[in-house]
Amino acid sequence: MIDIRLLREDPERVRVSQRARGEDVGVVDAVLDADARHRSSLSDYETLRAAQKSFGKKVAAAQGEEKQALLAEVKDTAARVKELEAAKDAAAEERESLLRTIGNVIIDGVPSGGEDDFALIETIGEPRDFAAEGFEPLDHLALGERLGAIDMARGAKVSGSRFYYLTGPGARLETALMNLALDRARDAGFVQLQVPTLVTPQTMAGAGFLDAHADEVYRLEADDLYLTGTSEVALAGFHADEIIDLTQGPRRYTAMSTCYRREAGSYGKDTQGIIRVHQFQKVEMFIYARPEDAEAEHEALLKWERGMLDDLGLAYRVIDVAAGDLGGPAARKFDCEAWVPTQGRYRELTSTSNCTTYQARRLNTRERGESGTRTVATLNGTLATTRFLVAILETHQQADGSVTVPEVLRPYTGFDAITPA
RNA sequence: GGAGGCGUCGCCUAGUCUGGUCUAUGGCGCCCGCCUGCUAAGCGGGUUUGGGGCUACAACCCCAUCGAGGGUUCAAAUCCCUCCGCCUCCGCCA
Repeated sequence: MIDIRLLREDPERVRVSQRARGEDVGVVDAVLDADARHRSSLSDYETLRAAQKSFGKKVAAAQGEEKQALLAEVKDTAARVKELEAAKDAAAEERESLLRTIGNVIIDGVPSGGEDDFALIETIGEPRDFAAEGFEPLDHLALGERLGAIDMARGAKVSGSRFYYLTGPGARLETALMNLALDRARDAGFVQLQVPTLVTPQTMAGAGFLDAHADEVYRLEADDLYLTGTSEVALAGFHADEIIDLTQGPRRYTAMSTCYRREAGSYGKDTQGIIRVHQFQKVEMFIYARPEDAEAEHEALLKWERGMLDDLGLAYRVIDVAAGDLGGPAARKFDCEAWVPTQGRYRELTSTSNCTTYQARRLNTRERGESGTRTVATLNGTLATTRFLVAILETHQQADGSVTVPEVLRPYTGFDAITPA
């Protein structure tokens, strides 16, 4: 949720942001209008309520006949107060629901437009030239099956489409990747958490996953809980309704969790292999920072993500995601997309978002400053996910059908290469 | 699953039975000041959070806030209902 004060003081900035996102601009004036009505009704209510309260003291002090007279006099104020309160609450609710539809105000420099309007920041590494090496690369699924690393058929048997087993070296490789990521996060000062992956509707909504992503989410009807699609949800909820101390610097947390996504509306897309699946593992970084430090922290998150991709020997590019593709909470988002040889294109492996104060405002996470409290900024980023295996397997495959394990992973896998069984 | 107990402004705590100067008590901690060669002790003051008014974003005034939400009442921390959380015991299952 954006700050109503920003909207009052500088509505044009919000309009510019809405326009860049391709969202409704008129809602800005609708909020301003609702806000004015809310404040007016609030004032009416408070005035009468104050009168009622002071009258109540007179009643308390009075006795006998005098008391009865006073009671008769205020009889109807109670009803009137209730009416004004209801009107005030209705106005507040209208203002809130309108305000909630507004996405975070984008940061200067974020490109306008939709999915294809991203700005390319940098391309790193050269896609491997298999033609020059004289062999046709196999896709990650073919490789995975030949190497006894991925078993889609049994995944489908047990759980349906878009489920899979990682087997033997495949499972080992994923664990190695996660452990590498967790070690790096620790070295960078992140505190590791093991987090709930089932959360309440309040937490889910607070983190911003019940708006645009609502049908992407698994819901457990019987318990009114949601399965999280990322540990970002639990990490964002960790300090909900708290006032935290950021005077010693940002708070950095990391968590590995299983992530669940319905992938509704993606029929026919990426049906092969483990690119797009209902369940996967992810190591996520999450930062609580002072608003003025947020952009620097965002750069740092991107740097850590790039460090992983660099050391895994992947060719990738970094993009500045366009406004219309940010989702509600993010004010800016950088994606790292790795080259997938058999697809001949870059696919998203990591994503880091600067949510400024948008997410924290909903979750009510504040810090104590010199003049009272204020909402903190939150940021998140991917350090590793199961999808990395796609790029790793394809990029590091050899003519003989084996896959060379990147050096940084070897201490974790315990083997240097995966060879056909 | 069953029975019971508890939730008060950082922490502890009074108040709840018997609704009304509760404008929520006291202690600890913390902050400011006095005193002091320095520290401690002592003394005085301050110390929930959110919102609104007025404004210099001060001071001040007002509203809400006693786990959350409803209700009763002229009036609710206090009475009633629902929900949430924690604790104890019993049962069941790891």
